[in-house]
Amino acid sequence: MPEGHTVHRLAHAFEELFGGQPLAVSSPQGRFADGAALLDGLRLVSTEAYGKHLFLGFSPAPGGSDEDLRWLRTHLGLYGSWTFAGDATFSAPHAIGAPRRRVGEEEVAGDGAGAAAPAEWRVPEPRGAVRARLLGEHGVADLTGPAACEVITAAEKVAVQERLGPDPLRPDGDGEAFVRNVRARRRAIGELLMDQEIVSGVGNIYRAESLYRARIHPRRLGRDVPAARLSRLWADLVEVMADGVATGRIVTTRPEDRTPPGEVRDPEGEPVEGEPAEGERWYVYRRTGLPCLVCGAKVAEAVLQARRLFWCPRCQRAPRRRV
DNA sequence: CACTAATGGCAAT
DNA sequence: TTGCCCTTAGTGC
Repeated sequence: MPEGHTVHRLAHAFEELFGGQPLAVSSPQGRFADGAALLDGLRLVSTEAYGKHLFLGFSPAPGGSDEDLRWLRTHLGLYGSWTFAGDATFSAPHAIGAPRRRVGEEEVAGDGAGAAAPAEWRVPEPRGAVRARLLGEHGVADLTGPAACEVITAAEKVAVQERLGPDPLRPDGDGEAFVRNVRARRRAIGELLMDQEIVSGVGNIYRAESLYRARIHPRRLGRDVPAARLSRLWADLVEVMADGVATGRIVTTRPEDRTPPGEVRDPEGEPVEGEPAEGERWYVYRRTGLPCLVCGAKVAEAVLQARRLFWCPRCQRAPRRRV
């Protein structure tokens, strides 16, 4: 998916584009018709990301308390996506969510060419299976392929959040709780990082890459990883995921491990500015069999909990005890 | 046209 | 551990 950084970007985007506005809410596909009817015409007053869940708060009456808000909870799952369109005042990326155009591209930037003057903009027809459509004065957001899309109460929202582990991207993200959560289990750290009750927002790329950066073998048991190393792992997640929020892309390699800027070439041999060379964005994710960017050993791959797991067998020393 | 993979998560076994 | 759900884009016949 769309890992946590994507969802935090979405929360910011909805705040900027629709915050404070009454929205027309519909379900062109029909599967969210009942929920859409509960929200249609209400004002969007709050946006919040927690792990991979996006919460949009709608006020049923002016001046109502937070307890009265109706919350739209969406979860993009493996391939959900939000697509935006609007007039010239509406400056969102075209789409935020699962990669569609090619592997590794998770956002499609608006090119500005389609931006019309406010008076000229026409609401586009929904494309594909649009579960939910939010329409404001200057733009529209369409949701396709979500794993979850439902209207819940404030109490239900609290219940969802209480089941989630600390989120490295939230100010209330509690690194010490993360360390305690991991060290309380004898499951592999590579499994624990994907468990949203242990830490929320980490997905398959951040799992593999943060373990590489911390030089921890993914099969080492949580309780066997020293607390100090877990604290550093948490701090690194905060850093690398915040970069994902800022840029909209996951880049985990350090500059010193990449081809120097100025020497990067595209496939035609032309110099490329400001982008990591192809294949140097990540240390191990989807680099099976390729040489480690640091030590040259072949990157290994295994399947763990039905997801592909990648690591460097030399930089990430094998644990004494395997799972 | 069939088949697959994709940065998830859940329930049933 | 398997299977199923959400949807799209790419591949290959």
